[in-house]
Amino acid sequence: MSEFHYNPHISVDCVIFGFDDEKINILLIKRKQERENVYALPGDLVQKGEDLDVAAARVLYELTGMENLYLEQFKTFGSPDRTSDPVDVEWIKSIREHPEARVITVAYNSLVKTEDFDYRPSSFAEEVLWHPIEKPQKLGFDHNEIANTGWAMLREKIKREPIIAFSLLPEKFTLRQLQTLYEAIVGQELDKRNFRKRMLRNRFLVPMNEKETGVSHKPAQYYRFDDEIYKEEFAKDQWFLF
Amino acid sequence: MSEFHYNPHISVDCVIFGFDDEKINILLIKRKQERENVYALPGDLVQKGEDLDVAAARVLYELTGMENLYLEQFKTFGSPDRTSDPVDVEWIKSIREHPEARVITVAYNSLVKTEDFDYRPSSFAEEVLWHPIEKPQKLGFDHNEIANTGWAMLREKIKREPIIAFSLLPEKFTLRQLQTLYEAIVGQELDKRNFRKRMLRNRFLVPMNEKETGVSHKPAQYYRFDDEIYKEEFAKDQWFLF
DNA sequence: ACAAAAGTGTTCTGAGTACACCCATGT
DNA sequence: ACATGGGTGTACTCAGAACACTTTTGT
Repeated sequence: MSEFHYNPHISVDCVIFGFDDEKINILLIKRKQERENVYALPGDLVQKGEDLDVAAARVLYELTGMENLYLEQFKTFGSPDRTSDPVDVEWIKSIREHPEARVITVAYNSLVKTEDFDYRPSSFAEEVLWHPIEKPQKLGFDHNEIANTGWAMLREKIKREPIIAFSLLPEKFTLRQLQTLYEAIVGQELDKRNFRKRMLRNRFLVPMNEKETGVSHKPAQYYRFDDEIYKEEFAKDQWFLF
Repeated sequence: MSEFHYNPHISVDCVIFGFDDEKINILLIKRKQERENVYALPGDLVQKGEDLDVAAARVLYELTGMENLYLEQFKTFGSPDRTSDPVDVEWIKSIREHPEARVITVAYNSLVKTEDFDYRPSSFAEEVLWHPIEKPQKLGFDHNEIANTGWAMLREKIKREPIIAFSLLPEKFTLRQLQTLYEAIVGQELDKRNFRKRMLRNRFLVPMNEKETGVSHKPAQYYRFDDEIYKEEFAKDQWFLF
């Protein structure tokens, strides 16, 4: 575990939200530590010469095998004492050569399907798990603050860019699936008729020649998400300066 | 100019927009460099043990004497080659002990009145100036990217939090002044009647018992911004997790 | 009297919200 | 036949957008 290739001052942390067709979960790691179980966000030091975005993708790939997912940087946390809790110091000492170094961390978030992951416990994580966001969970370092901020940012963003939601659904999906997803994100129930009316205004939501089968009720229409039409519609508000 | 107290890997850059009662300008520094004039954003390395927000405030204070202004962190830039342009390398060598170090920079933005600043050229800036944002200007490093991102973020934000705008006006102001400000920010003219209708819905905008004097036309009503009422109205959408 | 900016109201359109019943299928 | 979730329409309210004339002051 040489740290020769690492920059000991800069890390990335990933706040990954996973939708399991019902609710939203957050990806956590459980640390290998004797005293007590400590949970934290997946993260690692950035390697020398490694771009920040690349580092975030690497951390996630190492832990879960997932590639090509859209990670958005949302904030950098650099309080000088953010890694000084005794429990955290013990942990850092066990894995790093420069435990005393001040580390600022660049935080990324993303929203994915839980089913696309396979867990890969690694050198720095005894266990990787999905934790439902409704259930409070104390995290190490300042990771509660980071997670909360990441969740707030993601929800703000999804209001403006609904496309994020569609990546969580299968190729073909019903409006009920879409609505369940939205309800999980906004945290409240929505009116069925109004939801459909609003969604079907979007031209990028196109009905397929196919319906549900094998259900003991009226089968639902399948829809697909049209990437091209979406891009046309949202290519508008772009701004440049200089 | 000892760098003993600096962390050579982390810097802050400030994208400060200034309103001069007519248009929006960006605060730039002109570097002391023989060959050509090079413009850049004000920024500096972070000191050891210094919080990021504090560092940004310090940079700005040293350059302009301005204190207590609201700086918002908006993005961190960490491309490994962001400081490798030859012109920039020459500049870095002239002021730093570790010119080869990779530096990631945490960018902050803010919006202020130009008149509240006094310029203070310092060790690392020959000149400090307000540059109108409509006029393109090439900047050093990746500062064009940073400035553009900062401007886009600020405009997004002001849609959601109009309070930012009011800090740019005097204690008492007319609706025409407010409208001019909004027009400068959104970059287009607005309809007078609609603008007034929308603004006057806001309870935090309260008319004073005072009018303009000495103008050769119908004198305008003065308004003031009520902080308390504003807080009440916007204390609503708060979200917590964990 | 005139110039110059302040101030004011109506109409139209489109989005959000509340709300209740019939339809197609499997068992 | 019945249980289950899919699918549909109307009425109300509120916000945004377009648009032209009168009022108050200084000169």
